[in-house]
Amino acid sequence: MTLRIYNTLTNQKEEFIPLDPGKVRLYVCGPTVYSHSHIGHARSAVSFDVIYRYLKHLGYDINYTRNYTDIDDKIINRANADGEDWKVIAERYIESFDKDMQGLGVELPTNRPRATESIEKIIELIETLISKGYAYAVGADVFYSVRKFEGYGKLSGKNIEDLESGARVQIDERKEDPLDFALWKSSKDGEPWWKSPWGNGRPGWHIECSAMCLEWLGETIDIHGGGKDLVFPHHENEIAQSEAATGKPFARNWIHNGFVNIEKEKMSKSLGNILNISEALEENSAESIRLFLLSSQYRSPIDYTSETLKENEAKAERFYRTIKRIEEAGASSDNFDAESYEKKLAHFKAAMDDDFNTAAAIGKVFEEIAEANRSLDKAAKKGTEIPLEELGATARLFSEISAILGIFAKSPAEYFSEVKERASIDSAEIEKLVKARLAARAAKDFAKADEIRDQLTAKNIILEDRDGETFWTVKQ
RNA sequence: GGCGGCGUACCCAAGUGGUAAGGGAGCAGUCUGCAAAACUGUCAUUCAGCGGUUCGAAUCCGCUCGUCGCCUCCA
Repeated sequence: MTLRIYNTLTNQKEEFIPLDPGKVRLYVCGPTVYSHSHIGHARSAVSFDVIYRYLKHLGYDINYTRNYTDIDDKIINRANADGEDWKVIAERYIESFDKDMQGLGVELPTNRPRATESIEKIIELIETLISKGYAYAVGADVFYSVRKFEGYGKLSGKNIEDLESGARVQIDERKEDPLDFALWKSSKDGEPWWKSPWGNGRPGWHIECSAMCLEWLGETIDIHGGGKDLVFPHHENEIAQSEAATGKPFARNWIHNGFVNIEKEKMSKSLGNILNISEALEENSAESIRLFLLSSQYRSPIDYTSETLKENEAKAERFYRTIKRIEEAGASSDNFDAESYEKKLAHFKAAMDDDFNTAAAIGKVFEEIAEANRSLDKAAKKGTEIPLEELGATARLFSEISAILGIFAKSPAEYFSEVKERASIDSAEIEKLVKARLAARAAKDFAKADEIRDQLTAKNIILEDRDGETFWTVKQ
């Protein structure tokens, strides 16, 4: 089995071969920290989190670097609007992002550099570009000369003439060509600045990623990723900057994740439908959000609706119910049939090897769920022995998969108690009613028992009687 | 205007040349005091439409229709 990845650079799936055998250098564009992160950031983060985890599972020694862009026009605008220091803004939203990531169960990347920590590298890079003739200074501003770079457009499939004619950019008189973009911006009064050979200023939007890649991962990296919208111009410009400076290929594979729509509409400020991660986490479990994000292939657009999230909560519940059953039957991942486990794992990996097809991989999980329930039903019905080692293989498989997908990692008890917490249920009160109903049932007073159940149903509580006990949970 | 993606059942969604995974919803059954859960059966002779290539196509090619994105800040 070999891993195949869809490469935006070639528009096809390719066998993944890292530059150095056994080692992977992965860079993903992180957030510009000027506001709270939204569900779109969550998709990017979760997609690459799974890619990172899966590459680790495959045994790669992986360096995953994800930056924070903590200096940018948007941050400055926000600071001006709110009358706060730009550093305070950046710091606040870095913290906010980190908290969101923790809430979503996203693992920490190997490195999390900040743009402002790489100013020296940025300046050095710009100097190289100027000396090689790819950039020019106009006063204290420096621009990149797009036409000098031969491969410009190779990532986004655009050609310079089309861009020129369709250009909606306002003409900046200082540019030699309208397509040229800023590497270094001179600072106006009250704006943050760093000393540079061209005067006081700050880096342009694209240069910081080129610099941080170079600084943390080297001249050529294996995978560069980000949201689809970054293909042009951000990543196109990164290629132009990096390859012009080093003369070497910048990234061998480009991975871009698709967008998240909200109720069939694009998230945008004008529509006012931006859904922050923290809001999504208030309404849904992290489990169902991750499951939702991973239930489609990472490149397809997905639609966030309350209904879809509910469906995914139901999926998660089905998973935990089954795991609970498996555990209660006495099976465990410590005692498993190795051959069966390998076979099951191979099915899962075949899906993941095909461009991280988490949707298909999750499909495999639910096939296993049905299989496990079937065998438990069968044993119960016929009074035959429970196939503990076979179920152990399933349990083992699930624990391996949860380490990769970052879902299904809780104990069933934890999961169900979180469901109750989120629904703000007074467990003590429910328990009391459940006990009263059990007593009524024992006394064969079914009218009373049903009356209590109706009461509980009104509170959104579902009861399941088995073996003289009653399991209860909240209706999703 | 230029470039690119997508269109699979009631909904979500895999499948990119060998005869339609999975989940949810619905309906019927088994189980149950009744339920719930679980299981079983049912649920696309067909993959937007029309042509073409092929022994064979949801998968490849062409056209049409629909839809979305990028070209400007954006995950």
